[in-house]
Amino acid sequence: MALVKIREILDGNCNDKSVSVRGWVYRKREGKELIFLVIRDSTGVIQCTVKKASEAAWAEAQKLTIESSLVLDGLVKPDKRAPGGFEIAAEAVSIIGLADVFPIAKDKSEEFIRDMRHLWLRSRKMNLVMKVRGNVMEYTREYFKKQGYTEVSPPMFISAAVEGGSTLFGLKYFDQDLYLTQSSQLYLEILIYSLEQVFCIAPSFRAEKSRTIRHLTEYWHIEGEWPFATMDDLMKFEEGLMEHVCKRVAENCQKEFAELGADINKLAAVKAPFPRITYAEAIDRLKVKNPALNWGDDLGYEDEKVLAEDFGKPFFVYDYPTAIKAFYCKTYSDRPEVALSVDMMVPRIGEISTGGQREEDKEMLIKRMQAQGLKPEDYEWYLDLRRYGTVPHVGFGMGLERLLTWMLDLENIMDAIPFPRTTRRFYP
RNA sequence: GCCGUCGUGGCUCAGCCCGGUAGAGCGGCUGGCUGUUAACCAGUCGGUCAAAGGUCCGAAUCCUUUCGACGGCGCCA
Repeated sequence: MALVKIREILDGNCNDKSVSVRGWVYRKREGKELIFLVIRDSTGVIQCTVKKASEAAWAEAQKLTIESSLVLDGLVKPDKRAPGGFEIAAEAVSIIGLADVFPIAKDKSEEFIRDMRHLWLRSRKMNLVMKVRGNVMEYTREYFKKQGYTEVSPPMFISAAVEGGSTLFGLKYFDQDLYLTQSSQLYLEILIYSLEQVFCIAPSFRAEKSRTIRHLTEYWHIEGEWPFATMDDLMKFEEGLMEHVCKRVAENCQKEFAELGADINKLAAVKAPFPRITYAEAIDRLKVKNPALNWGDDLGYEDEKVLAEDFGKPFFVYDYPTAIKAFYCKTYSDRPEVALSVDMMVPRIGEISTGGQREEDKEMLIKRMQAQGLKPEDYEWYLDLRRYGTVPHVGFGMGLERLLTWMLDLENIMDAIPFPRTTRRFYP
């Protein structure tokens, strides 16, 4: 009796064989002479039949409730009547853990399944989304590593703000006040002086009271940083990363996309180079519909959406006004009002990544800090990077959950992470 | 922070506009039946209508406040 994963049966590799599956009861339909059990494991679901004639198995199957765990032995046959096309005729059923009445049933609201997240993660939908998520993380690492980047581990506890400071979560660290990081960028900047090309996939925390389908207070941030590079290198890297991840997902996640009803062709169509427009061009385009918009205004979500619908695929907007960008953004020497920064946008979600060239000149950096009301003395270690062998360098950060929300066309970013944290939700 | 929508058995909802003894489906339980596809049929259990206050002879329904959830803006990835 071979122990198999349900996927092996569904792939047609177990026909006319006696197998053993371990899993949980997904559905149960009970009759006088026949019980249908649909069993799930991490790899899929399979229908099993229990006949009254096999008395021991019948007695056990009668006791089973939805989500009870069990081991089931039986003979695999292809069967057109079974969902999935294969079926196990059960010979033995052994209950491992008999479940109480499962609270999640056919009728459920978003609110309810979010309160029941610890149980809802067993659903087909969450199972499939989490598999795609795992693959996207893997393919991201694959691309960085192929390009010679070293994965590094930045800290989550930090002692000073990375950008403004208003959106940082503060916390008590013994007797001191610390913060949770909102980006690992500054720490990656430290590491490039040792490792040159570095990246991380790490949590970032934002205390923004945003109430939208694309915001989390804790999200996973794909960040890269490297020296001796230009804006063109940066955009080429980012579009290369997107193309690689989309291609690999399109190759290996077909079953997941099909069952989720997501359009995998959208990913196959992601090819570098991506369209690039400057911020000034974006303003010109948007002015047609929104005459109130002027150079210097930040692009709102609605504006990004209008642009994104025009392109219908990922694209870049670059050369933003310095005034709306962070202190570390490098500016053009002949146009200090313009920063060497770039955002990647996708339809429906808007920004999924932000990056740019960092200011490598110490005096320029101090001026930018002062202009934004930041105290240079709070950033001594950051200024040291410009004192000891400064180099031109670039970097970017991409929101993993925003990427997934776009890829899978999820209704809400909360479904792109197993345990979403938002302004109002942090349970379980 | 501002704005909007919602809150009725375990779950999903109707009832609210126009006040007059709280309804259905699912789930549970009991029984029946069926190669079923989140089956079907019959019966049954189950609700201080989010909370507090007000108006009224009478409030799930009208008014006020609070709480919670969701979404939009701003901000961001």
